[in-house]
Amino acid sequence: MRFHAPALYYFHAVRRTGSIRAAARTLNVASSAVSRQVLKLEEEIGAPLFERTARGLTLTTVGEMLARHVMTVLQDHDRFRSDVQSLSGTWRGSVSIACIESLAESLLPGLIASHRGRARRVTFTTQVMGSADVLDALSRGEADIGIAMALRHPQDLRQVALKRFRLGAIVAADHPLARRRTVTLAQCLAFPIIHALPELSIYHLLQPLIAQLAETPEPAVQANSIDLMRELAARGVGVAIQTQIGIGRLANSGQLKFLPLDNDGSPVWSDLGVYVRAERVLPAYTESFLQELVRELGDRERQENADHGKVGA
Amino acid sequence: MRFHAPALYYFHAVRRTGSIRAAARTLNVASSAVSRQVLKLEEEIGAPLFERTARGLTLTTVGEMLARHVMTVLQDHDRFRSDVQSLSGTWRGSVSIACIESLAESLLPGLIASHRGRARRVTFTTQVMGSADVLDALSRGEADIGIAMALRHPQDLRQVALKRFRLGAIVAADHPLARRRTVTLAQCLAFPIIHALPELSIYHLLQPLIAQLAETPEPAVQANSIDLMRELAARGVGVAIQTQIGIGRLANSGQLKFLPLDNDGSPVWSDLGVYVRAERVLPAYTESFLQELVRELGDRERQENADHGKVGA
DNA sequence: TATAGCTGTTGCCGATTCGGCAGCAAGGCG
DNA sequence: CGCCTTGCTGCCGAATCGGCAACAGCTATA
Repeated sequence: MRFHAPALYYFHAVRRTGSIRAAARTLNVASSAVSRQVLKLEEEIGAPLFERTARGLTLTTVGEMLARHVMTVLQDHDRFRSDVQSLSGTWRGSVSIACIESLAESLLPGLIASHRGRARRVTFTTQVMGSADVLDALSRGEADIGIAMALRHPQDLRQVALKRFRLGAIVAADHPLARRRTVTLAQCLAFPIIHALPELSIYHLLQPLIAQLAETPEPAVQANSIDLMRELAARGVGVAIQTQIGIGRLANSGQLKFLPLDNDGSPVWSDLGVYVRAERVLPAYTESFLQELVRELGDRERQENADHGKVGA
Repeated sequence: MRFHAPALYYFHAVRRTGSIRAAARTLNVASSAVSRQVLKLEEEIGAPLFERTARGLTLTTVGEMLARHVMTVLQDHDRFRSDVQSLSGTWRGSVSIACIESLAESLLPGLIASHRGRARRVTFTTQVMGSADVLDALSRGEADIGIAMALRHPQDLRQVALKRFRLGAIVAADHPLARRRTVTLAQCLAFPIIHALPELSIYHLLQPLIAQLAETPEPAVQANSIDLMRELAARGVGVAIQTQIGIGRLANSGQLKFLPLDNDGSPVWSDLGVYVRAERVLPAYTESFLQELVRELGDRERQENADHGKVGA
């Protein structure tokens, strides 16, 4: 089923691994074979594809163009293969997801489990990383579906969906703030704050708001893990600020309380985007999961905003 | 620069020509080589790609899937090649256009001439055909840009632009109707009518309107050529109904007059769509021409509608 | 500074593949 | 029936691919 020129697969592997010998290892061929195919490609195209350093190989401008082409070819090849297989009734393939931490705890596990219940032959790979890395992973073809904060919008990606969730304070059930229905940022700052490090997108959403306040108090804890921040809040260390979708089970168990943030009467939104590489048609099984993901995200958005509506009224 | 597997090019040629021997002739190789590559592809995929008849080969369902994949690969390969060449400053390539007859006389010649004045290395291929054939040619990958009546909207095509032009009566300058500023369909039918055959999209736009009228008079001439209909009108044979954009130079020379159609006080629109194959990124030179085309069409649309506005007021 | 380890590249050679030639059987057409 | 076309298949030379081993260049570490 791999009817494309070997040079394509070899080039692709070299680009991913950054080294000819490493690529040869993953391909189970001799490094000389890989070297020769790359050289032949460069001769055919008439320009060097890599810059050779002692450490390995880096793409040139032409190399990046070829990488984009090869990615298009191989991804569409996967789609073709899945189309052929769906003719015989069997879905088989793998979906690779890159997402930010907020979704890894509550939303994705349920979705994947329910999907695998119906399509047993589809395997999943999920990687948690920062928003910027999610978009990079998609561009490099290392993931099929990406979920990230919608801050910037890279040109080579297609935004499949955009959902807004309210930011809010997360406190332990016995915290003084827990009786309130909404909180302002100033009210939160009266207590110890569990602050996100700049690696997390929430930092960039909150920073401008904090900068507007008169005083900028020292945060009690700074962390780069949503998980850790949530657990700290549950143990009464302080107030963490997150989106409700990132809380998950602990919120339902009653240990935690989510209080929508109210900034001078207006909510603070965090935009969550679902991305796919543009110039690509997804395989049927990937498209199917993607639509479930978008629908589920939309349900959560509606549900949470309805909750807050009730609370605010 | 052709670094893809030979089997892809061979399969593509077989699909286009419908025969292995014909494909071999266009490829300048032995027919046995082509036959073997096709057989190898079928073995690799595990399903027949063609149905063998005594007349030649026809695609199976799997074959059509592979054809789509190969088309994506080869078209993106062209784009890659043009991207690399644009690095060294030279634009070289060919743009293939499929359009309906209305545009072949007035709009396209000027556009192509002015574009070639700036980019001498870009060659053009234009084919005139019916609206349905335009869309088919795009789907089959036989054209890069298609211009057709926007009647239906096929799924594998992307509508780049949609412009509306008024239908109107075309009469000789000394025709009794020529003094009017607008005409109704009933007024036209008082004179001999030069009617379009069903092969032309105008037929399908006019037929429902004519059916509403009390009497359906016998047309004086029926034709499937915009050109012929226009020349007949210029010679005073009767009234032809077309879009103004299809008239071209003869209108400016004063021999012909265009009278916007007025159907019970409302204009009759004809929607002109510009199409490209979806799941495709165009080469830079194609994209450049496409944008000029869309801009020019927009200019015409604005200009003509402004004219009619003045006339109608 | 010397050594060990890594990098990509290059002869050499066997295995594989590709492609051309000629001939085969099968089906349409006059 | 003959004639034409179609796709397919042995046969064989040419081209390509890939593995082994050795080489030169660079980096990090002792």
